[in-house]
Amino acid sequence: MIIYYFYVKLITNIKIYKGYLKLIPKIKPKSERKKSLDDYIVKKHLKSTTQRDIIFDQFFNYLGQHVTVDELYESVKRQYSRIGYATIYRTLKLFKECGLAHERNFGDGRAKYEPVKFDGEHHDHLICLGCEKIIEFANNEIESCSLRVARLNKFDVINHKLELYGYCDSCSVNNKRAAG
Amino acid sequence: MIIYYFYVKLITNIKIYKGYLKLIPKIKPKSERKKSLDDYIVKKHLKSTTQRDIIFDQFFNYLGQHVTVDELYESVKRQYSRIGYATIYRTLKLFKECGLAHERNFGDGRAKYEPVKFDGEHHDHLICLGCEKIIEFANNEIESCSLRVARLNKFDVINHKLELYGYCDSCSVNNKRAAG
DNA sequence: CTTGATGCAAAGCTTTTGCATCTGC
DNA sequence: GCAGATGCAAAAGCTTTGCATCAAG
Repeated sequence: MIIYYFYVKLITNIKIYKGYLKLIPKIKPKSERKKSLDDYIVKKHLKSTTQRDIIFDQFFNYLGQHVTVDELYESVKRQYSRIGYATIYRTLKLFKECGLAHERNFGDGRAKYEPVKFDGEHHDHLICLGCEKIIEFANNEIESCSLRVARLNKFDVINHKLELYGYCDSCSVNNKRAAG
Repeated sequence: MIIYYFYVKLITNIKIYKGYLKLIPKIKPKSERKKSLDDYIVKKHLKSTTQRDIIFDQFFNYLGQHVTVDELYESVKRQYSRIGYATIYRTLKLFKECGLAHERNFGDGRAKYEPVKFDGEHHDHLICLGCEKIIEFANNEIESCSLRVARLNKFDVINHKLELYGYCDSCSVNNKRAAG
């Protein structure tokens, strides 16, 4: 039992949820992400380059959760000044293809990219209209409602997105102050 | 009681839902929509023009639920050949401002516009990745879950969007045939 | 030495804007 | 006649692409 517990701890986190043990997959370590990319590069007969390594490093190790192309470009430029936008775009496309990154669009016309935390991960977003802060959340109940609605419509759901737009704690306090 | 029933019928539809009477606001009739627009035009010291009338008519009376700017442009052009894209964009912006239309973006880079059915209406979308069909739905449970999540994060939600991407009945049948 | 990757500039797309002209009111 | 509306073309902003050159395997 204890040995099993430690084995499970290796690949997941354990949480008590409504009296049940819930297994939450562990976030991919850096090395595993790099391996995914390298494997994909070999499999598809692509090439490993300095630029790709630097973009990888900046995207997965130094930048935050929701990054614009501009932010990544500026960040990479500090390490490798000859970098071009096209390479950033092409490399992000590569990350998407091998399942390491997701592209998001929150309606301001510029795509945001986020590292995928573990295989098959899904989460949704709270987006602050004041300070543009983005909070991630996951909610099983919403997922199952959605699937039920889909079934009623004979729809085969591949993925979904739920975005809640509003004001975060500090922004709504400021709003009320400004209004009152 | 009967008089009350008829009064309620005037402004809503009545449906039995889990044993309760449920009041569903009536879809705005054409005339009321036109009045909203005209009132807004007067209030804001704007002007009523032929172009606006034709765009209004095409958008609310002849086209479907999810229309691109291109579709609306082509449709209006048949009635008024000198129309320009700028006028379409500016008029749709006007419709949004007076709460008559919503802008949607389902990720293909072109906005889609839909008439608002009644004041404060909200619905979500099932989007078929095969035939691009869009199905609307509303689900109270999802709404309340969302609000609960928001409250947990001390978020003041202004609006939300939920989009389920997948394959509709006929497209998923075709997919399975193609795959098998 | 072959094939893929890169950087640059140009092009693509959707949407917005500046401006001369037109038209409600 | 004045303020707002229109049409056109140009610009803006993000993303993709063509092409000569570079570099990995």
